[in-house]
Amino acid sequence: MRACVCSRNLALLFPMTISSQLEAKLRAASGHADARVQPATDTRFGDYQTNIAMILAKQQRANPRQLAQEIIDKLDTAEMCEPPEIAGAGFINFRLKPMWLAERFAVLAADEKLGISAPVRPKKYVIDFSSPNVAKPMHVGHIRSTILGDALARIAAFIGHTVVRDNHIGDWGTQFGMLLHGWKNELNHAALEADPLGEMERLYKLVSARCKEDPATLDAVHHELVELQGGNEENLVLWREMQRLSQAQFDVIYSRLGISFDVTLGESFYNQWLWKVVDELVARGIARESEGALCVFSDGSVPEKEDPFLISRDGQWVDMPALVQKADGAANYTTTDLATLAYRLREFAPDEILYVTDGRQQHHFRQLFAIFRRWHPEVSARLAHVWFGSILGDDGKPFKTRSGETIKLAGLLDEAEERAFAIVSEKNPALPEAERREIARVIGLGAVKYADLLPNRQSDYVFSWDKMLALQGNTAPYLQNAYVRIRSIFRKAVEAGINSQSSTIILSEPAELVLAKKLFQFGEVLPQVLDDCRPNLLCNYLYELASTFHSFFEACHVLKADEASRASRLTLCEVTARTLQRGLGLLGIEVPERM
RNA sequence: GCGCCCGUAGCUCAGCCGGAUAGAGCAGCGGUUUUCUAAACCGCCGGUCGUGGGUUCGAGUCCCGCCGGGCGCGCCA
Repeated sequence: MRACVCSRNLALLFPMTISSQLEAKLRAASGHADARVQPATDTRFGDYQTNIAMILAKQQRANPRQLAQEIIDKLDTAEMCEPPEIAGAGFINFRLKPMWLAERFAVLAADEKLGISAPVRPKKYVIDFSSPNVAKPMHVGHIRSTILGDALARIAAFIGHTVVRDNHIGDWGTQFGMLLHGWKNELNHAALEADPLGEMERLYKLVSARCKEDPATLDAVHHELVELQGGNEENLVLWREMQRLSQAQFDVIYSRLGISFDVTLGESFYNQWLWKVVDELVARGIARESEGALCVFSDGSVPEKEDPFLISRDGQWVDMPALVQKADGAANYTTTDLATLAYRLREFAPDEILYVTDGRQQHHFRQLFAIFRRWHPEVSARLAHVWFGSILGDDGKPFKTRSGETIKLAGLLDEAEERAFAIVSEKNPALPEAERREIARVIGLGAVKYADLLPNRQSDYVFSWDKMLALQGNTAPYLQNAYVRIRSIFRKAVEAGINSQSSTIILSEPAELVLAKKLFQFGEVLPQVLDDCRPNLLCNYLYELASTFHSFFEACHVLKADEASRASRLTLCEVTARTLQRGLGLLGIEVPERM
């Protein structure tokens, strides 16, 4: 506990990342509030750079290099940097002093948060992610929302925000007419026992196909739905059974993925407020009748091009309303989402709500947010649709099995572990099978998650087993291996009776210096990841860190170095291991001790 | 038709408030191990950033046109 207090005190003395320290000094010297310092694009230029002189020069119509010189003259960076240099059109380059870095590294090493200082104003986030549907197996379509949402939740919490993880289950809707009809007439009890979601999916497909050719089935299906919505006890019992069975299967998957939720509520939970939402929207003139339905139309408050309630047809802007009540009197998902939004604001009072869903729902969320702003103009919470692209097969089309079926998540995870097991067994056949299984689990799941988080989330990406499990390149196993190599050093150190780490850090070798600098950047990257909801930035950082470590590992032998150097390098290794473990942990990825 | 997204090396992709000689992995070629896990490291090869204009001291990035692809567009969620 004493160490903890100590690190807090040190953190108070040195509360900021290197870039923000430089920014503070630059603000003082330039008088410019948004002075930004970035890691150098090329290490030949130095460690950090700023283009503030060029920005100011443009505003003031001044000579940028001259302005840069004036800023440098006022800069007080002698303690941390070599004298700053002006380069190119007016860049100011900073090169950190190794001695200063070495002293400061002790602070980083003592910091449990690895350089992350608490936010000035902690926020409360509600993150809506995963959202599977009752009676349908989770498939690849759920993977990005689940993994991305989980990573964002972990990152926000680590930075020091409060997070509510909210799983909005699809448990209500027209599909239950089909499911009830199928359950009552076609249920295979043995199959249900063996694979509940598989059997329910079979029923759904069977009835769905039959509906298309048989009007009598369609009528029967509709009747079941009306009965359910009207509170028919038999249908409600069956519906609850479907929920129960589905949730049990979801829980298996979430447990495997190491993902938990604070709130799991179905769409049906919000049914109690739907009428109220519709009434209020009508009473306030936000929604009105059109073609038998209740709709929200444009209020003309934004330019036509940006208006989510308008669409251009043949050069004319025409209405593109959002329905909040269908002509048959039923509410739809916009209504449910509005009720859900209101509930979350009442219940959690968040500063931000993030909806992690695929990009095809962009228009829906633009309408949803616009309606909500009109309905509750007093609410200031930020609403964000964190959308993502599709997973494609190697043919460039949506990822499916060869026969055109959607790929189920459970099977996908099985295959990841199997493939990883084959590789582990080949590389390390001497390990006991149980340990190889456990390593394969960590590597296989890590590979799937990492492959999903690595691309820019808005890009579609091509799913490839070979790429994600590859042992070289920007993959989870590559990062895990860097961690494993460090653990191996420490095992060997213990065997040799060496346990001395040191707070006196020596950065004399280039590889030591580069590694230390990279470790300082963790605290700079993480806030940016959350601001833009882009975990791929963290992936890239961790890849660079692992790569930097591997180079260090080749260049600087740890255990054979002299005592002072060895102690220093052990500390570098320890902080690297902790940063890799923490960074991967924030992505929901575990690390093995050996592999 | 309109809107959103995309087009960067042979392949898969980074590059997001414009900034220095456009980066990485894979593939290909050549090296490194009696020493901490070679699942590693080091080096080489490889790009008119779809295309034509414009703005700017400076454009892969911003604006406009065109070509090509994906997705969406009133009672599914």
